Amino acid sequence: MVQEEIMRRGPWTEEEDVQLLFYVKLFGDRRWDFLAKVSGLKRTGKSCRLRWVNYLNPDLKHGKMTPQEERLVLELHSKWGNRWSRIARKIPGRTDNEIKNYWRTHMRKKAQEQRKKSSISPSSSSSSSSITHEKNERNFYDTGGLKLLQVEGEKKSSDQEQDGKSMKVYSMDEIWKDIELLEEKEEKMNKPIMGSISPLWDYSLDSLWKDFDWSSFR
DNA sequence: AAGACCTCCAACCGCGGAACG
DNA sequence: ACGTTCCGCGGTTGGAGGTCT
Repeated sequence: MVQEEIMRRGPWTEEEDVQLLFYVKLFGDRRWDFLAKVSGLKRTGKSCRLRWVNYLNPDLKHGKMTPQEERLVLELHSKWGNRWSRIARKIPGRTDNEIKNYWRTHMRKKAQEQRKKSSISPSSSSSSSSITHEKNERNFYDTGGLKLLQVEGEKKSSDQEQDGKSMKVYSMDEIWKDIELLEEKEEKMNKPIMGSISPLWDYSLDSLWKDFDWSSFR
């Protein structure tokens, strides 16, 4: 199409954010191509959706992952593999992108640690561990493939077997309890749920949140 | 102090599937 | 039934900021 050559890319400006928020409020968070057009933003619908889903959506937490969330990510990843959106749905306020990023850096660290360990104690590299060589870093990161096949369809028994083998730390119940407790605590302390967020929110957008009637969505 | 290296995260890309006409 | 459009997902990239040497 003719428009493509003038489409903006790269980081979003404050003005664009405000504009997008306004039009999402107006038309809802669907029909992104339409939204992109009517808003006058020189962005693709895809880009608008991404910005909304990963940053502007008021339901998002923007702070660091809590230890409870980290544990939950580990737990769910051991179940489902790289099904980020699925995992994200179980962790309120977190996006698939965020979890994916977290996992990537987290597992890279682990892979490095493992590599160090294995180079210190070269115990005839017990074949199945896919961690020892540089090339295998991806394999380590990209876990879950096999498990995923097994788990597809929510087979509880095999899940538990797998978890027990690999990294069983906390039961899901414990994790959920932890999260609930934490949230309760936060509420009591009157801490904002959206912990540390960009200064951008402090002014222009802040007033938008207040003025917007989010309940009108859906 | 400054350059190299690392970490984190926002954003993009390509693809597959669902929805629609 | 089929082609087109839209949406959502997973993988990847690039840059900013922090840390190390």
